[in-house]
Amino acid sequence: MCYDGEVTTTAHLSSCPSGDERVTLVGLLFETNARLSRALGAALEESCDLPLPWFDVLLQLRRSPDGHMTMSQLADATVHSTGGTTRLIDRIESAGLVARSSCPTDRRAIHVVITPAGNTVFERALTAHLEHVQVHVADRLAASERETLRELLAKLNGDS
Amino acid sequence: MCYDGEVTTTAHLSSCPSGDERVTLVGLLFETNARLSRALGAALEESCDLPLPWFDVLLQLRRSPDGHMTMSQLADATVHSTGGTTRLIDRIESAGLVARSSCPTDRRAIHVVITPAGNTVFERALTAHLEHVQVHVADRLAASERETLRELLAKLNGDS
DNA sequence: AAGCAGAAGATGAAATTGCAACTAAATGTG
DNA sequence: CACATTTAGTTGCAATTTCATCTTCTGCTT
Repeated sequence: MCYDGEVTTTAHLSSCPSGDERVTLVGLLFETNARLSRALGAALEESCDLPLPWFDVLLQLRRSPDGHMTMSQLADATVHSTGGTTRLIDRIESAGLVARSSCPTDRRAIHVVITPAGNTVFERALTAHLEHVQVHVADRLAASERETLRELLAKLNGDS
Repeated sequence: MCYDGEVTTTAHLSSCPSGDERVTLVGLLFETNARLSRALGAALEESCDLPLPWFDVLLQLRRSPDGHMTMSQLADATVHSTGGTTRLIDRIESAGLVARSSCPTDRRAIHVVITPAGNTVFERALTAHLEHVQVHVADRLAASERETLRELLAKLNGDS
């Protein structure tokens, strides 16, 4: 087919399954995500000493209208397993940035809330993160492009 | 500001830093990537018993014009640390899908190549992966949308 | 009201990954 | 040519995450 070593150009990729347009798109998405999360994570860690997954948890909680989320909601929102979320919240709680409180209507559930210390850290981190995002994203993509990207990603993200 | 618990609607997010359009875009990218790589990884693992990171390595090697890549090139292409790449290639090599061979022009470098067994596995995996990608990506995004997404991600991915 | 399927969260064990430190080899500089 | 610097790759160690399993609790069904 097109797998032989004697082919030395890259032109064949367009007609070869491994160069399939859809496969390369997925690869590009993965690569872009990996590079961006590395850059933003390292920047946030250096500027605020806050791991990106911690920031993500604080962000989700801040965005929650009630100011609290259950472990399951957090696991879904951050795309972690429930076991992973337990450990992650353990660490953030040990650092004093969030607290677990019992849910009044369901004794199985835990309400995770931000502490005052968590709010302080989050606000500083958000300011820093915004600058990093400006450099790595907004300086590369115009507002209309960002809007388009948002729409496309939202379509990809729809459940089923 | 806008951080008080008494706000119960989500309308304030648009005027609040945590709801900043750029921050939510990055969050959406991370979330989409996480969900997609989970879905595709689980599907590939189930159908071909091949971890997604292994598939990525085989794909990179197959795309390489020379049929081989050094550890460093592989580390960069797959966005892993060099240490992580050493371990990853160790595992794939133990499974017999790739092999290390010495580089004739640089005695420090290692050429990683696909074995015949690796090619067999890769071809089956690629067929399966293509089907999964069709379901999770191509059925959700038209060809022109995929092209747009590709361009936007490429801009985001540019180095600096 | 008794029982049961399913959900919420925690935990033990294992796998993966990154960081820092290290060896070996190539390159550049005096 | 000798020496310093940089690059390629590996390894010890630690941190993070997942999977499977377990306990507790809820809500439904009969």
